[in-house]
Amino acid sequence: MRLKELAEHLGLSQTTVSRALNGYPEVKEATRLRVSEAALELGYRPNASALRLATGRASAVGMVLRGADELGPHMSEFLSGLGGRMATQDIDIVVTTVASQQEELAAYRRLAASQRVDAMILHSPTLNDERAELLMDLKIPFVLHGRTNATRPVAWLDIDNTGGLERATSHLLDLGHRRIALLNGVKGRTFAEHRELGYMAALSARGVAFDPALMGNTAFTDEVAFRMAQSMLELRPRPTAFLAGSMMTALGVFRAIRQAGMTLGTDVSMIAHDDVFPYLNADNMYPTMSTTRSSIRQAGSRIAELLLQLLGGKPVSEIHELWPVELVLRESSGPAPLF
Amino acid sequence: MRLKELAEHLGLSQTTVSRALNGYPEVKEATRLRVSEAALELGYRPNASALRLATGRASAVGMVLRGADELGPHMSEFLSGLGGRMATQDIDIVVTTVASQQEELAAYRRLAASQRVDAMILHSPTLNDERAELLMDLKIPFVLHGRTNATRPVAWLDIDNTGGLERATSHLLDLGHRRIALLNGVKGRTFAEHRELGYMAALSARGVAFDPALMGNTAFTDEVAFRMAQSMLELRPRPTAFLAGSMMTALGVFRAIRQAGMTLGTDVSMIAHDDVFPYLNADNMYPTMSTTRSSIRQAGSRIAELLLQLLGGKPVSEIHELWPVELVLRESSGPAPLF
DNA sequence: AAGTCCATTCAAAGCGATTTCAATTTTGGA
DNA sequence: TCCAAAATTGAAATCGCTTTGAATGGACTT
Repeated sequence: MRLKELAEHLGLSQTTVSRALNGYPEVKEATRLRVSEAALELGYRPNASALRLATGRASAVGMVLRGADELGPHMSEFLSGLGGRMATQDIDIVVTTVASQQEELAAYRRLAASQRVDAMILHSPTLNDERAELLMDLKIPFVLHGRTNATRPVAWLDIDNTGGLERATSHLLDLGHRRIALLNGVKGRTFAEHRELGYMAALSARGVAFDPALMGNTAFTDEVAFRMAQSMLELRPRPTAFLAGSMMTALGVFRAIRQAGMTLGTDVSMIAHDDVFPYLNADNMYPTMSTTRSSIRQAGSRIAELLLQLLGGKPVSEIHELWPVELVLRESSGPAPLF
Repeated sequence: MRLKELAEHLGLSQTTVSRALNGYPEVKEATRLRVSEAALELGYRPNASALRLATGRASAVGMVLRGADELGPHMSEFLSGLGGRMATQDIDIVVTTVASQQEELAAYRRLAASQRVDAMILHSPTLNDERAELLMDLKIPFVLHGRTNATRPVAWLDIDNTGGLERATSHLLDLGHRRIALLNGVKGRTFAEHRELGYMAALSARGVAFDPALMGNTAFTDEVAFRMAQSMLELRPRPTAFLAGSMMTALGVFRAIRQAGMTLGTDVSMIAHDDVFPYLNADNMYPTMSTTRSSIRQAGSRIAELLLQLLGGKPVSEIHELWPVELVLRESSGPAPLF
């Protein structure tokens, strides 16, 4: 069903039908009613490509996902938050997957040059993110999930990683822990650097020396976390607490602790960062897991909102949101062992 | 940079430039070279909307993701497999997220009516999938990840869930287990029904009676798996082995076993289905996990291929692939306890 | 009854590509 | 050297929508 056919069917011009459907004021109410009823009945919907060409808007936002290991389970959570909001505006989400950094930059150029999307979402930035600079050069609007030190203003939403880790670390220090291991994300990523800052700040506030052997920078998989925790537990004196960068990491650490014959929550403590996955609940772990918590799905949903504001003309410099990180104490974090 | 500008810049007509770039044979080789060099240099790429309107192809495939719990971590794996292949053909992946079944059907209608995508990917089908029927009614091509009993032929790729579970169950029976619990997916989903078939077949082949108390049909989250396994372990006689529907499920069962003071691999055995997540490795669990294994990422990649074939005109009735499921034995499955 | 104003409606011009059909230039053979 | 055929290029139509600018018709004023 084309606009033309619908117009003919109604004995009206395409102009009037188009206006009626798009809510223009200069169309008689009776006509509008007649038109929208016919459209509904005949199942008419404007052809997306034609509409996009005519309006110059792509009605789509893009997201580039990097190779699997980076992708992880976070993305589907984020996506479902994002998608819910976008759907209401009939805006598509176009996802592109790439294997390398090289490919990723090329993907942005491609998307920009072909005007396939109106805006993009950038995630997992580094401190000086090349992709952000590129997008600014290409003049394609974007919202950053995270933060970066850019030369120009950037729209972003981030969680307070520094604050979260400072509180978590301080809490462990309060419990008497002095050797606290940090299983952090890959070096260079802003969130990892921010977490490190919070960790360091808490340590130095109590005058506890930083031991580089207690810090790891790896991807958030259970496997590498397992190995890293295992080797850290062989240190003497061994760490009495772990700060795990993600729930996957926490699972790995958990296994290492158990394999070492120790008990989580008494022999060793752990606080993990929880992005809130519906299928992996800190409250239902055994023992229940203390976490620094922030819903990545909510972030997705909110970023959709910010994106719409950005497209609506709100200045980039006014789009900044820093979300607090909750510290939720459960059974996995307890007092440091006495000896 | 528009085609028009590029043409003017070159002193050629749009026609010739378009042809040169699209590899038509009737353009002089020297001209083609000149054109493609200029295009590269000036960074010209056809406007996606215009191209789509002109060709009538959307150059996009759609995927509808249902609310979070169904979504899970599987999707990002699948997507990255899919995306890798699609990118090479400059085909976009448009993802839509919906909260309910109702919304989902509406989403398909919307996508179809607005001709936003050339084809769709359908996943997690039920035995008689309403969505598949709808897509056929709408005459929009699709590849099904899984199987369904449709009235008309459907293009699909599925794994041999029945065979996989039959082998896993038989193996546990060989080890002397007689009370084998099955933590299966939601009732009605084809894969869950197929797994049940395999389980039943193996039991009845050995003359072992089926006990409905040992079967659960739930979503694959660690939480519900934990609860279910916990209550099953309170039965007398208790199950001596578990078949877990996913790695998330396995984690929950694992916790329940440990909480009950038992040891996995000796007191209780488990074989889990592994969709192969890079961040959750059966080989690195402790004890290592026996699995029925099939890479969901590879499935995504292959489905992209099938989709391209479908769009290329290959008949639906020739697009069927049933992948075998590997049984990988590790430490979590051992002989049944003697008493 | 004539002239103004609104309220409606419509014809036609884009949007930026592809593609049909026609025009022009080359090439090759007589 | 000339002409038909082949090779190459171009003008214009088309895809399905939005939007500008013009046209129509009735209500209202005077």
